[in-house]
Amino acid sequence: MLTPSSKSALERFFRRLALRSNLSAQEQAVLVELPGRMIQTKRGQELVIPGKIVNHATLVVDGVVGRYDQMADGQRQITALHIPGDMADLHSVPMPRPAWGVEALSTGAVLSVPHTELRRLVDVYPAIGVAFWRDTVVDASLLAKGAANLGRADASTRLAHLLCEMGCRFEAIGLGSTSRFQLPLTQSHLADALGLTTVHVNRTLGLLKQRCGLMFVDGEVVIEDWEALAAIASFDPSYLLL
Amino acid sequence: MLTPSSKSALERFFRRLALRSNLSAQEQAVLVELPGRMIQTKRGQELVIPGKIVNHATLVVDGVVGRYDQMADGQRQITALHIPGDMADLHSVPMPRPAWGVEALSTGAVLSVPHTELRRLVDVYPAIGVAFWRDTVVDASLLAKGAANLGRADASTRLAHLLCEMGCRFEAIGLGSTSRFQLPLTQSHLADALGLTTVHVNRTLGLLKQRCGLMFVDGEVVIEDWEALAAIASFDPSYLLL
DNA sequence: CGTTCGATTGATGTTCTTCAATATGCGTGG
DNA sequence: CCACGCATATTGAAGAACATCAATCGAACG
Repeated sequence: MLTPSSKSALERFFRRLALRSNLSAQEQAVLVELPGRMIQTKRGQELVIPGKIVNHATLVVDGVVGRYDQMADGQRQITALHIPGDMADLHSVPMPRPAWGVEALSTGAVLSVPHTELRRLVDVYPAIGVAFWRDTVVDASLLAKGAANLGRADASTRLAHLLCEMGCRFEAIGLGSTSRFQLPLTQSHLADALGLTTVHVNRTLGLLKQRCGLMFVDGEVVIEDWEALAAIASFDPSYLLL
Repeated sequence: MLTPSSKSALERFFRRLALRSNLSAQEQAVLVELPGRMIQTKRGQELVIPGKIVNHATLVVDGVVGRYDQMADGQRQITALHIPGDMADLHSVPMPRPAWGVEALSTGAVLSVPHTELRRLVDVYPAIGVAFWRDTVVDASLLAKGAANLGRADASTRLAHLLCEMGCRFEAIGLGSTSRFQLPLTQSHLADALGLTTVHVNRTLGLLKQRCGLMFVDGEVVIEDWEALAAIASFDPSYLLL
């Protein structure tokens, strides 16, 4: 696969911000001209170590990136999944010592953007600062919905909800559709995102395959009966704040 | 109980922001002079309805306030607990239609601060904008930790962790200590925060009472053996970003 | 004095975990 | 080219943590 240029990656980031914030042509221009270092990723590659100060933010260019929290016994909980155009840890701009980690969950690429440059933009263009803040709020909305599902939904609801969410997010950025998209995760990743074991994820996938024609093969998701999946998930997309 | 003045409530909010952001005397002055409407709360009182546009933010003055997500079947998951000095939904300033709700979990008071005033401060004082953003990042860090516990920790770990967290937060704002503080929640609230049933919360409280001399009576928490509690919780306060 | 809210306890059920084994594809080195 | 290790997926059986259902009890309150 051809690696997208740094600029086209930043254009995707801009389009994500523009989904919820009005930014001027000038602001667009400075955003897409941000400098950054392109990094090819492999599955399992650590991008941010929990508790370590970072001086750059991680823009997903290609593939899927996860934010995770690590328990004392080594178990992981993936708290956020990031797809192309997402800045996985914009949080680190105002708070450079995150308690969580960031890891590549598939092969792909990320653009490492220096905090100094991002802070400069925030200083010069207040609207960009508000757009970044707003992006953090959207992230919090997704975190809260994920927490609610972890606390109160059973395995098939949780899995169905995650698939509905990812479908909507991929469609929103123009990659695939709600019922067909690339999600290069292993069942073990799904387990870590859903607070389940891989065994149970495997069985729950089988269940959803029966109930709504779900196929999850080689990182491609195809959903034959999206309505049925959304019903199982009780999916209401308003929390995506689109 | 005497209701604190609007100004002393805003001073507590300022001190919270000042824990993580450097703000000038000028910025402090305009923050504590924010206008707002003081509201006495009763347990169960709705402050923000999910999905409804709001034009004010909710500063906790006294008592405990919860952010929650409601499932299709009516079950609730409390995603955040807010104590005096917390702005429960600063998020609504850049995103005025939250997907979540806000509810008073005890008698107390909140100050309702108009978005227009908060936005004006953000426009005029960029450092205040960054401080608000940073506050949202801290909120996201707590959300992520909560999600990780919901996904990967058992009942006693989750309950112990919540108590450790609240103790640290109360101590940080000068209300009580880590091992003794007022937490006027019912066991049913704890259940909604921990993703458990009230029955199981009750039994888990009994367990922690045995194992670390925990007392939770009439909304007062007393912990005899804090080290033991923290050990059960695998508590590491770094995610509080203090 | 009845009602409501909250706490508590017991008995039973179920979802999910744990442990274990096997299958399959893929890259890599011999 | 084949052998081997490694990652991923799959399936079965047994066990544990938590939910559900149901009942009681005390305190606060109108």
